[in-house]
Amino acid sequence: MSATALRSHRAGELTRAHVGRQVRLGGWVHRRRDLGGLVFIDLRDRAGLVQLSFNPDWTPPAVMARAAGVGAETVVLASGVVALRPEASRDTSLGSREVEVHVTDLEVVGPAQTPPIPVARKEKEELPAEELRLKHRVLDLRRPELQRNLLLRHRLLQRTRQTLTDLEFLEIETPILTKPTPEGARDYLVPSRVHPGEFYALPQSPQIYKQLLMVAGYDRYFQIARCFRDEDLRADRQPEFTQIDLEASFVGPEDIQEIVERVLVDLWGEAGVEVARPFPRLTHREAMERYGIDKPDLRYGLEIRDLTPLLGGDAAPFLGEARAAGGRLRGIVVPGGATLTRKELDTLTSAARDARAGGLIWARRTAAGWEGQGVKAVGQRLLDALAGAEGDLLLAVAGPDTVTSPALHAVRTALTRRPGTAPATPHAFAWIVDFPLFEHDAESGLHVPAHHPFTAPHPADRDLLVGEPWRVRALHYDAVYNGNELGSGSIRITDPAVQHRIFELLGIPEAEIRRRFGFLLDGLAAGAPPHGGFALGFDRITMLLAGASSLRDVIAFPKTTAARALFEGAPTPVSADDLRGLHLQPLDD
RNA sequence: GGGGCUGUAGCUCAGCUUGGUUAGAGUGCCGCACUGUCACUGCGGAGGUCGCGGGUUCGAGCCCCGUCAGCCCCGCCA
Repeated sequence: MSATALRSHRAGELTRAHVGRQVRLGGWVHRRRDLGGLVFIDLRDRAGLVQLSFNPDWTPPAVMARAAGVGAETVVLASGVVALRPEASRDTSLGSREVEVHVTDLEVVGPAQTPPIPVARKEKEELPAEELRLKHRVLDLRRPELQRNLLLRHRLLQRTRQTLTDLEFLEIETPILTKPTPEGARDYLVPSRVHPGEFYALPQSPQIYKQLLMVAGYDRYFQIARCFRDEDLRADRQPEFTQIDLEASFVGPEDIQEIVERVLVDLWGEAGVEVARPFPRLTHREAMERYGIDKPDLRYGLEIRDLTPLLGGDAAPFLGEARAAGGRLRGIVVPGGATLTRKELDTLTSAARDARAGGLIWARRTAAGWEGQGVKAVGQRLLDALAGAEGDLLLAVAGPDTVTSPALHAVRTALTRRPGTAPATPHAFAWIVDFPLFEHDAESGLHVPAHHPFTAPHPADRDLLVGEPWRVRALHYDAVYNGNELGSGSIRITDPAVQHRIFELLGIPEAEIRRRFGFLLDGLAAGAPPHGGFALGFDRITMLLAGASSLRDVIAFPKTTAARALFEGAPTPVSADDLRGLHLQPLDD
């Protein structure tokens, strides 16, 4: 398959089986070693490296001279015979392979300037600054590590298509030029030339389109969808990103969860990791209670306990006050944690403080009993009531759940990151279900949708919608892996009246409901099947499976944290003429 | 919008704490030598607006202010 008009094989695919064969290779000069009378070149292509051997015994003088002159990253065509390496230099510990090519002809077809950043790195040589890697992206993309990542990405894409196709999903494309329908994040806007003053928006997700495809009767849809959000970036957030987007009709939450599990199991399988189905399920309330976060890392135990019922009269007064104000005392018992040093405890304390806790209470159980600053704080009675063993460490935080949950999650995370802490299992998937439908927005005092406004309320809670909307659970579910949110989904509202009611609850005026969501409401009124779906963050999944620490390492041409493209140089100013053509004019500052 | 870290040779870094002669190392690059290397080796050489602007000082890579860029985090991201 790799044979073309210009080459017979890829460099990296030659093995012992090719010995004696006449081959023609095309590739990049990875490294050159010139011994005077002999020259060796490591030739690199997508498949890997092979050594080209130039020796007067088989290489004409003119070719010898040419080989001695080629610089790094030059593209050459080399002809010769595959040979076993001399016994002494075969298969050394440095990973040299068994075969090399005895070159009889060498042609430079792509001369290269000396690369500003190295492609071939020495062992343990630091990577160039990320700014330079992004600026000289073609060179960086030549690195075997990035080639591996993008190869894996390709395989994951194909596997996704295969799995969903096998499950009778149809791949249907939705528009990139869409209608601005704010879903929370800021839209990228595209001015219309033919309609002065009007704009398209790039999709934050194909959400409404895929719902309309269900109304249109396509039953099962998926798309590897490019999405756009004009928000500030992080290591795991890019302004344009890819999600595996799917939707199905006549389904309940379990149907979608089973489908998504199949996709995830296959993707992890593609990366060589076996995963068991079904994934454990945890309600949102349980997750918050036991782990303090809605995306718990279940590779570790260290669950949070409510210590409030154990509090005795000998506890410090501030705990009574916290309790009177509606707060609780919650904590984690760390088996064997009594050996933590004072410095480590300080680190945990600052983790809790950074999460806005007043402090961290701690006590360790030694042969002599409990000791530490926490003894006085929580009181001897609580410690007696706490079923503990020698070597235990108690870490606790007091206050309202909005303080103790994030603080204890931070403490738990810090505990798991200590060197030498082994996870109970390397791959922990889970479903978090029964999310609340609304979230309280502290700033406005209003209720805002916890996810998006198309999520169906839990049938059992429907009566609460009018009086106590904040108590309503949603048919919403998240897929979580090792403390990472892989994606989320829900059963959607299909009754246009209910959907309308939700918009009203969110305080959207009638005229705006019509203007922004009229096409959705009309669609639902055309006869909507019950439906629901899911979206998986594909870049993040690839990053996790590639073992990369940044999304930028699994995207061919990523943006910087300031949303710039350093390689091609975007965004860029445009001429006044171009702006006029789009009926735009710059503001004078 | 806010906070932190970084910016010195093509690349990776040292020098900054305590301002003072000509800013160093490794690697890459150039030249010479070298017939089994694989991070080839040996010898020689070139290579610097210390991110940019301003200030303090007799004197600034080093101190101060501002600014730009990259990265990390908070806000934000249904």
